[in-house]
Amino acid sequence: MPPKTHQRTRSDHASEVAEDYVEAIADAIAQRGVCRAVDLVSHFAVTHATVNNTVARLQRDGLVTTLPYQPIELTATGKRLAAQSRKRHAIVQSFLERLGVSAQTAAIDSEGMEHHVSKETLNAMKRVLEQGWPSDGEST
Amino acid sequence: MPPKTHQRTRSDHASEVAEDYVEAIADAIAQRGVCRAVDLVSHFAVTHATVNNTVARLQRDGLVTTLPYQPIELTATGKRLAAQSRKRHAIVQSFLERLGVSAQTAAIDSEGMEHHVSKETLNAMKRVLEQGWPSDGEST
DNA sequence: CCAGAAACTTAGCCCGGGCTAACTATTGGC
DNA sequence: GCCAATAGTTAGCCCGGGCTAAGTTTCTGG
Ligand SMILES: [Mn+2]
Ligand SMILES: [Mn+2]
Ligand SMILES: [Mn+2]
Ligand SMILES: [Mn+2]
Repeated sequence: MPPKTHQRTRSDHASEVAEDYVEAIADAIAQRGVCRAVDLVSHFAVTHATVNNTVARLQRDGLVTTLPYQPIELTATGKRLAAQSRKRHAIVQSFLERLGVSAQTAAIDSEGMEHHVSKETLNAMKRVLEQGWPSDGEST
Repeated sequence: MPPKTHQRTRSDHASEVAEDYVEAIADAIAQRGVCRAVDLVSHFAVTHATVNNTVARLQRDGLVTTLPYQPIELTATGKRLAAQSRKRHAIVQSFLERLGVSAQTAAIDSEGMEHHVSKETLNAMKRVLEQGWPSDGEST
């Protein structure tokens, strides 16, 4: 029972940074029209050098395109991943708020949790948001 | 709003392996009386070399004690962390099941999610397990 | 009792994702 | 139009957490 479990967690982590980056890049483009490295530096609270390395990996993996001193753009694949990640993130975050957790905490916790939420769990959360809590003997 | 958020996720990850290891070590001791490296190898689906490295880090950090070819033992600190981690894990896993997620999926997803669940969120989950869903009345 | 199996160790490698420091390019305010 | 501030790049470092391969120790059952 345990082995597969931990393998899944490790593989979730392998795609985590990519998911958060494309999401942030898409948001920056939506809000400011363009995404510059400096936007990611402040969003993730890492250094310029780190952003550079990471963006290079994303480019290697076909998620973004960028040229020296130019804004960062998303490939079609990158856009798809961004849209998907944003949706999942929003559901997890809203779900936590629905649970009664403060918006602040929901924002923080969902940032990590989102990457470990399977389709099945995501659907369960979506169901709650759309149809309320699972029936479980109401009272009061 | 974003910066702190991602810093928290990164710090969660920094303690994740330690938490999972002490939990697994405590379980092995509870079940087999003793924890050998080979137990961790199969539990985490990693190689013996990896377990060795990791256990050395845990020892460096004061969570376990071990001598060559001897079983792995938990320090007082390690035992405390194990107990705490096991409790948190159980709550997250049970919560997912309560949500209607299959036991299989709950086991997998909770393994990653647990490390990102704050006190506040954990309390919200515990409340559901003990007192049912937040009253929100409306439905159907 | 002892040989082979199982468990463990060690060395050396890899990649991701952080960092600092030093440099270069772009840009915009004067 | 220039120059300082801002943005971006590059080199070189670190650690965590994986791996393989090769050797060593311990245990066990025949
Ligand atoms: Mn996200
Ligand atoms: Mn995230
Ligand atoms: Mn875990
Ligand atoms: Mn995680």
